[in-house]
Amino acid sequence: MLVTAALPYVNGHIHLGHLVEYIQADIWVRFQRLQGNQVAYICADDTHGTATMIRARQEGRSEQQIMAEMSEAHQKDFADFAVQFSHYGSTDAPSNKQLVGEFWAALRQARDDAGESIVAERDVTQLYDPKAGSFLADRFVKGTCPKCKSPDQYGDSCEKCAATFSPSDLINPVSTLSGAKPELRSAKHYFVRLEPFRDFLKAWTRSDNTLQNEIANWLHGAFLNDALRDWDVSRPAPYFGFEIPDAPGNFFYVWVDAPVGYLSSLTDWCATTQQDVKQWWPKTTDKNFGAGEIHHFIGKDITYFHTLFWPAMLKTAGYQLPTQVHIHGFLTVNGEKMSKSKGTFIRARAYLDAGLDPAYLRYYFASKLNGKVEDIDLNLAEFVDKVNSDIVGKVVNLASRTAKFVPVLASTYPDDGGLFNAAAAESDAIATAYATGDYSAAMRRIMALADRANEYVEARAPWALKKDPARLDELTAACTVSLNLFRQLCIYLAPVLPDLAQKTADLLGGSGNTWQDAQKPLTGITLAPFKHLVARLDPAKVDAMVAASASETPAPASVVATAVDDGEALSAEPLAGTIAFEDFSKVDLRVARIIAAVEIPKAKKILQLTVSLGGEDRRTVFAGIKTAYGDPTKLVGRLIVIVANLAAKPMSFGTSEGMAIAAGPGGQEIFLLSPDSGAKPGQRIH
RNA sequence: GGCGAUAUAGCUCAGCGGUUAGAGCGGUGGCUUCAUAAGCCAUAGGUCGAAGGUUCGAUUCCUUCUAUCGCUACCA
Repeated sequence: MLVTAALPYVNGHIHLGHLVEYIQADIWVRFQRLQGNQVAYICADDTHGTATMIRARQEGRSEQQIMAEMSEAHQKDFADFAVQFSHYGSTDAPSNKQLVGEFWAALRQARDDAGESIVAERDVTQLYDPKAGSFLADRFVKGTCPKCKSPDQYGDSCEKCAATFSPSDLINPVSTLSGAKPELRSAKHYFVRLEPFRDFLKAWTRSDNTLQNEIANWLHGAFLNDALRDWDVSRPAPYFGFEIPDAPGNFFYVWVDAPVGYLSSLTDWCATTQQDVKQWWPKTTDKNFGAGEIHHFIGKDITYFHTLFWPAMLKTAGYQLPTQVHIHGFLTVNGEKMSKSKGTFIRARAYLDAGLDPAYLRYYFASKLNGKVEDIDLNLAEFVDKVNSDIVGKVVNLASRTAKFVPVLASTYPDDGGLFNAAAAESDAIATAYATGDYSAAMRRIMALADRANEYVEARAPWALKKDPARLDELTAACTVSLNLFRQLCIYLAPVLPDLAQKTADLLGGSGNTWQDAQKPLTGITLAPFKHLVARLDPAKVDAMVAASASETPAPASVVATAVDDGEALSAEPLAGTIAFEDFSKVDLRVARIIAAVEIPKAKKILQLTVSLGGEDRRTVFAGIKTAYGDPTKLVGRLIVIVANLAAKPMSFGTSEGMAIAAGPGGQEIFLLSPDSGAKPGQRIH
């Protein structure tokens, strides 16, 4: 059984969002192995594409250096989260180049029912950056919207008026790579015609369990209903990737060689371990075709590649198709998209550096994942509560509260009122939950067992038995039962918490390495000295992690993208007449700190601010900024600039004792002025 | 604008065409003190987003609406 996780892109570090997938797949792999299945867990770095090329240029070093550095960082992050790949390769590997060539040759030879070639050639006109010497994807061009004249819009559509257009329609287009003015150039591209595969894909996407229903429905509604468009698989030079063998100067688009990376990484692993790759991923002509299973774990954003293009490629080249594609949603933090400024864009390394145990995150994700394509939320407060309550308070506590009472387990398993057998009987239900990806159901069942075990300990009160030497047998029995119940839980949790399972095996001297071990209690075992198994989660560490993530200075996104200023704002509001300095000096502008910001229910645009000018000087200011600052609590604490000597103005909500200074036309676009850090409330602006 | 999804107790989520809708956490009140301030018992708290429809009966199925989240905008 072969399992892959999506290939992380070489350009960025692993963050908690990535880990949802790698941990999810790792849990599944570990579960399958506990069940006795042989599993290869394969991953690799996705290396090619324009982004890598540009980064290498900007940093003045080779793509190879970047790839080496990032691969090492990625692998270390994964290893530290107990994500254990059989092999971690690279899409830039020679084996991948060879395989991509093989796939390409197959596509070149393939013919549809009408005898037409699957590969088509067409000229594509694109904007070209003469300074950077590169064709520009739509997102690398910015300019003014031809319809509504909004500045700073991307080359494909306008975020303001929602018009869609071609990058060449932009007014004053600018390359975000170099700032140069792009020109139109035409180049030949190669396309894979997908329409001939449509009937095949319609059937395959509906075949049993291959895809979650919601995904299959969506594909059928969104894509497979109409003729499939041709897929542009080539990019003209310069491009970082593999050159197309029979078309010099043209390179394979990154999404051609990325999925092939699954196969090439597997191939490399088989080479180093002296296995036959066909055992894992056979072709139709191999004897064991269809004998093993192939599972891809991916995020919903790359569904098309794995459910349309990739199956078409595999079919054409004669490889076994994926048994199942497991598609998951995205991670939000505290209910919102991960945000760098809020510190919720958390890198895997930042989590570890804060001193947090990977087991916490593995358990939390497991308790949330349910096999659907829904997004899952990492609520940091809940994270702390859940981990401490479930793992430490319920599960590990069972061992903590009984392991020190007895040196040796009873030689025969005592009567426990059927508890152990009841928990053993849960085995299948829990296994089914794991197998179907519904880890949250598995966790719920396991925690319910932990509750019952704690009730048992409470009822037997071993701490009371301990005081009476005559009741030693009872004490031993009670501890034997509770430690066995604990061990069962650890076996059930082993896919999620491999480290705890190992420590428990050490403590109890048992094997505990297969799922079946949960069916049979341990007896007569001499206990190893008890050590804490999992540390309590300290919320301060979570706070530290968020603070550290927030203070990370984001890398400058692009050289000139945001520096393209036009004259729209100025012409919309022409300059006022010239004033004398005396006139200006009448206006007393002061730095003020917002100490409270309150919504006024009746007001659509007004927020009530209480600002401090330092000392005791507090003022109430009504500011028309609600449309842009919807969450007033976020304003509290920040410094702004106010007109401090403006005559008080009575309003229907109260009297405004100053005016907050802000720029922008209104609506969403209101920008409060802030002094640079170091300014103090009360200071005058000169 | 298009597409997908979600909307059930304060929070995170189960559940299901049919007797009084559940769990964990949190709250409250007890108990316990073995344990990493852990555990046990009890208890409060929901007109299952809104409006229609199907049905003997809907939180559960259908339609519409609203809100939220995510993706996407014609090289997916």
